[in-house]
Amino acid sequence: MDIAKTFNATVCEEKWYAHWMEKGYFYSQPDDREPFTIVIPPPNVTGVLHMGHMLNNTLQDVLIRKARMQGFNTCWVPGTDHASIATEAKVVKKLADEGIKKSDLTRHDFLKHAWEWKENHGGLILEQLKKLGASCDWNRTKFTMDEALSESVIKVFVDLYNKGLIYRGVRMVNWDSKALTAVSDEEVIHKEVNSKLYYINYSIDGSDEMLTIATTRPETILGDTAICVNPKDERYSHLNGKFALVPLIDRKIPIIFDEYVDMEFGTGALKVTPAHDINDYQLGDKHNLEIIDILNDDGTLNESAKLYVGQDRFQVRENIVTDLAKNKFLVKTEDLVNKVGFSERTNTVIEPKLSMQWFLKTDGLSKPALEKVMDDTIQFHPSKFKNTYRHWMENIKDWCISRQLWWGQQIPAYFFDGNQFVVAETKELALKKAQSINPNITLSDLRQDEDVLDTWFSSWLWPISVFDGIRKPDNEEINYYYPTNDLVTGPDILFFWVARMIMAGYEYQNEMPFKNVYLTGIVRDKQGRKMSKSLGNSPDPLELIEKYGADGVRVGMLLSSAAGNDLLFDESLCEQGRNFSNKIWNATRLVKGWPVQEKEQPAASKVAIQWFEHTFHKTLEAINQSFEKYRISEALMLTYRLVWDDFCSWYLESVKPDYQQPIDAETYQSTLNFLDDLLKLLHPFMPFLTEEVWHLTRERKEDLMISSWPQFTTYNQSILDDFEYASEIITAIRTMRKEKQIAHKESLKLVVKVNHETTTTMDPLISRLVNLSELTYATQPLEGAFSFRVKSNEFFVPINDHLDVEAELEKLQSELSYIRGFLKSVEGKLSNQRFVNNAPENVVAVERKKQSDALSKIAILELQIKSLS
RNA sequence: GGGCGAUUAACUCAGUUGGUUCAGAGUGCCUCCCUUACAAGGAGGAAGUCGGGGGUUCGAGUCCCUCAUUGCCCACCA
Repeated sequence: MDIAKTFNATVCEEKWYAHWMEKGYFYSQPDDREPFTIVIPPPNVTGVLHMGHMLNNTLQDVLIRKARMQGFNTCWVPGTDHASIATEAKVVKKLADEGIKKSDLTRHDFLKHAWEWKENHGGLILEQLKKLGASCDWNRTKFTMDEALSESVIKVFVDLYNKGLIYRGVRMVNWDSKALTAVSDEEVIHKEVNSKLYYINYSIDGSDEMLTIATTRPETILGDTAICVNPKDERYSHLNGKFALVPLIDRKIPIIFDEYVDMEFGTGALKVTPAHDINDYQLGDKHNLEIIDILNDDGTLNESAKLYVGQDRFQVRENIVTDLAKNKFLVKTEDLVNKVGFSERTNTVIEPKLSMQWFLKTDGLSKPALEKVMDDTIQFHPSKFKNTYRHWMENIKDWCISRQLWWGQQIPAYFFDGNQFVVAETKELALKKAQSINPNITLSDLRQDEDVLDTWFSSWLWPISVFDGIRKPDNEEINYYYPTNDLVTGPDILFFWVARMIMAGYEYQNEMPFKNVYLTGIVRDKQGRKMSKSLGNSPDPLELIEKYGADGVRVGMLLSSAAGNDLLFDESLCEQGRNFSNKIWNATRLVKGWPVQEKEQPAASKVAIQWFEHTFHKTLEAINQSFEKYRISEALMLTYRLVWDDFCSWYLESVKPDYQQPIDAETYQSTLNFLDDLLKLLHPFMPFLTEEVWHLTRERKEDLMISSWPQFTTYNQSILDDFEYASEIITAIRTMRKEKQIAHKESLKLVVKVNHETTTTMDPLISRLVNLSELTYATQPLEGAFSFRVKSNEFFVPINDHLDVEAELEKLQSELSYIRGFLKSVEGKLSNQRFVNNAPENVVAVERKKQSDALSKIAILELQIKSLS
């Protein structure tokens, strides 16, 4: 059979994915096996696959494929998130491009457009995941706004409201004036920016005196309702009971005293704008100040501002500074670096704004959620994130869950008689409740709250709601699959999502949502910059897959991404992955190409087989341990070296028959068996290639994907040591051949003088690999030969005219001086009484052994030098 | 401002309870080789005061202190 020289990934990817789908390997339903469940972090329904998803989902697929091979009933639930702000923004933009303004549409019509958009563009990302090889149970694909999931969200809202954990109130919230909605604290990103600090004069009412304040937001002076100074500040004590006038509008505001004010900052005088600053709000609350809200929802100024009405806040900032300067109110400006909050979604500057919102009390919910992570009931990998998590959970604030959007689950609160409201799962139920308050209420009197719920208020239920465990808390599926096993996600959504899922898990299933949380790093470019659309530094994952194959990309992503460490992505990593694919492919070609014959098994093959058997199990043990510790890239690297170095470079080279010669049947079978086991270890990382090769090497009834993970059996370390010894000898001879320019074809003789006990089972292997015609043992050194030493044994290769006596001497001298130096340091330790007395016996014994070894080695070298010179 | 990490070869990173095997891996680099699976390859090689400085200890990448650099999270200083 002719097999292509390089591995063609594309063809085989399509073939096998279709095959696996057809066979239904991805599907899961409860049975008597132990379950292994992963729920996908649902990507934004309108999103496209980026490198972060690639890493994340590769990891999940590795975990799920390995678990499947271990005999678990694996269930990887895929799905998408409705991502209310992001999706609504996209729909608004699309409509705008078509000349339609959102404000001209009814809620109903807008949602029609949104759903249409979702149907057309949604879920593309899931198709892309298939290219990666993700073995999700596609029959279970969920969307956070599916009827069942939305009902779950509403049910939870009503329940929490009834428990008194949800309340409605006017609070200072983070206002996104572009998305026109409140956002939660977690959705505000504080960034350092270069700003200006403006010093502005306020005149004191009834005097010529001026009071100078400093502010970074001069436009808000129009909403000022006080000036505040520190009561200890003697500069201002005479102003007690006085009033100041707001510049330009001459509004009279009190001068108040509060220790909150830092006397050192600016002028020590603070303007107070309770409507637009959280601190000022608290000050206002304390001192009973008037609240003047000067901002419209879209960030323009409203009538209350008196001036600049209708202009944008940043435009007003410029204008007011000009006008203040013109009227001599502006004293000076200073450059200042300060932190400003930006919206995570729209990147617009967040305005603190008073508004009526819905909140969830979180302090009670957070208690078990914190405990179970701290006591490792839920394990974080890496565990360092426990600290971050604890810090957040201990300082958790109430969660603002309402959003002034249309796309999402509408809050099930129904108003009547003005501000009276009831909370119920349906309008009909709400009516009953309302009628118990006012019997005259009819259905048409009820107005549902306009707001929708924060997206995370649906995703926090995800591990439960995908199994319908909210609506039916005791159903077969939730009982079987929950708690899930692993969650793989980025640390950036530790609070948004992970923490809240844990809270919901204990509240609604009385059980953790997952046992392990694997926190991936953030994928950055080679310069360490976060990959982003605006920087254009993110490669297109699908193009990468086309170029390097899905397996190549998977390996590339995993090779250098220890959990929790950021991954500096470089395409060369994928190249390495592709090269590895090709290496395996060619090893297969080699094995497949051998003619097989019943004949005697060469001695070299016999020992090679024995050695590989043992080295395989030693590595398997290490791989299993790495998986248990979620050191996935370590497991991959161990596999990589087992396949490339041990199997290809050593094993195959050892058993490879001479050119066009047949291989004996016994060795051939062993080789195929080894290859089978290696393919199994590789499968979670490289599913496509391995399935292809699996079917190429033998006739199979069973697919690799559903085969069993190799069983670990014990190994004999002394065989591995023996090989180690042999490999040193082989390397020494190879190096010599190279130095002396002796071709591999030219066979050599090797004479061994044993000074140190060793086993010699590897002799046939040595002879085979370095082409020896003779390997003999002697009691005396062979004079006039090239020599080297391994483990104090002496090796001699007669190479006649190739031998350079001077070079030999020099080599021996340098070995000698090295070993003398080594001996000196060992003896230094041993002559230290405190070392001998305090160190454990075995450590001392090791040093003594080093000493005696060094001494005998020195004796050998001295003898040889003498004989040469 | 508070908290948590990181600093080991040119690059990306391992290094678990302080002690054979501890100074490692992969990549890159250098030399030689298109040898009959694979040049997407083979054989060999060089490469590090383990961020600086103290300390504990018979013994320190490993534990403690301190400084420097750097990253992340949280926080209401205008």
